[in-house]
Amino acid sequence: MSMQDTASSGVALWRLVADGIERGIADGRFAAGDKLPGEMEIAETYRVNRHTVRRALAALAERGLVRAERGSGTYVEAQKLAYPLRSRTRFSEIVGAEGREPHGRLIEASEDVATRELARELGLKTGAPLVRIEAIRLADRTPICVSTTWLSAELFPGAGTVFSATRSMTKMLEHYGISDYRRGATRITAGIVDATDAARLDLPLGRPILVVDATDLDLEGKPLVTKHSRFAAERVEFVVEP
Amino acid sequence: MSMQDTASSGVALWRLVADGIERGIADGRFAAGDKLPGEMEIAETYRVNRHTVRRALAALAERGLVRAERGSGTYVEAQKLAYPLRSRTRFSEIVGAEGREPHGRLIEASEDVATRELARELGLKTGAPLVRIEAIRLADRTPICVSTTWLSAELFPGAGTVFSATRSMTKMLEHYGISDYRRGATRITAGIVDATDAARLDLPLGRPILVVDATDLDLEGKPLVTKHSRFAAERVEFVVEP
DNA sequence: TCAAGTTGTCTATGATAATAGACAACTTGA
DNA sequence: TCAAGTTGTCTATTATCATAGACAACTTGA
Repeated sequence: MSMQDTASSGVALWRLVADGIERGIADGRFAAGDKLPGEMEIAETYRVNRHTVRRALAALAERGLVRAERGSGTYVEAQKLAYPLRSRTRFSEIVGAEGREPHGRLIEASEDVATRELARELGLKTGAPLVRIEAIRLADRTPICVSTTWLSAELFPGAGTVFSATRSMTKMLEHYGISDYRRGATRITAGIVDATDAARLDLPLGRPILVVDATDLDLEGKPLVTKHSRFAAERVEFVVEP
Repeated sequence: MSMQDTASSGVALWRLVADGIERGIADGRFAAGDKLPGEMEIAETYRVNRHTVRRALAALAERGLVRAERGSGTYVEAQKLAYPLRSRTRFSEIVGAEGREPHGRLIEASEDVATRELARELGLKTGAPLVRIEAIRLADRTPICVSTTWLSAELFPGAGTVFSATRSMTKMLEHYGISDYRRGATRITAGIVDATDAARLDLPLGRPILVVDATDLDLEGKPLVTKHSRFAAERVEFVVEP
């Protein structure tokens, strides 16, 4: 196969191969730790020169999805983060439980006013002052999700600054005297990543994302924060437990 | 901008430009008949050489999405097919009503056995022999949808051959003495086109599709065929009428 | 009629993509 | 130990991608 044979699609052959392998990793045909087929074998299945396969594997290795071992083979590095959806879910605990290092980082914090929908979720009046926090969460160095969090600016003054310092939603709430909270209504849908989130999640454009809208409640059931999160679908797996 | 500047994404610059323009057409920023910006202007907005823009426009023109007029400009050709969802819908009639030429083509016909779900839809027993027809439908030369159709192999022996000859689901059913039928349960969802359908629909990978599951019934309400159709979302617009 | 703006076509150059072959360096299992 | 199989690294060739400049052919509106 040559570049002409792709009907001049404008997509490089090595990219097609890389996407194919990545899809295989994403949908589980190649699991974490698995050995990929040899470069020659991949070249044959895609009807491509071995060097083209090497280009594809190099691109995947650069992103940390695979790791090549000379003389042995190329192995899958990536593994999906199992994300249980319990009443009490803490990102740091979930990530830590898998032996990975959780990180949080503030992207942006700003003042906002409640739309009717946000007000209803938070039990506030439409137009009430809110703090909007745009944050990203990572496991080791892999971005897992970006989320937009809204909370009352009157109940949590300067929340953006506090979150920026603590890098944790849980610790930020502790700062305001909230020792514990639990998950309220949660809606899960899917979609395609937009350009902004793609850059933040280090995802190619067009990849599927899991969209989660959730509101966290205090122990009395009063809404604390409402979140709109976008997870890289290929890096996380929601687990619903009874 | 040069190829290196795209961070070696493996996607040609002209393809990015073409996809951008096509998206503009798909989401209505450029309507049918509209004049696109001049090649120089497009080149500036994408920060690309004019020749690269010409390559993109040539690719779009080849697919019939735009038409270049020397000395005047480049105009949008494509228009979305309005697809009314009535009880009695015939692809050929819908396309013909818009002054376009309907076509049907058999991709593949094979024997299959009914899964529990298919059997329920068709009112058959699980494991009953089925004919599976993979077909594509076009308006003029533009692919609109691909659909997988299942029907009883006992009630419609050799259905694949008949469909291949008539190129029409309606005429195929007429061959078995069924003069009329109507649409039964219809479920519409959305998704991302897979590689196989993308090639068949002449769609770039990652584009959204409308997924329609429907069962056609005879006049007594007995199931005849059940279909799983994938429409190119950017070329068709379902219209629900009261 | 004419100037401005449009698309069409040509030549040219450098960088990248894809192929091909050969061999080195290394791992694994017999 | 050794053979087979793996990844790593060279050189080399051809086609495509992207840029650049110039000019022709054509349309439009003043």
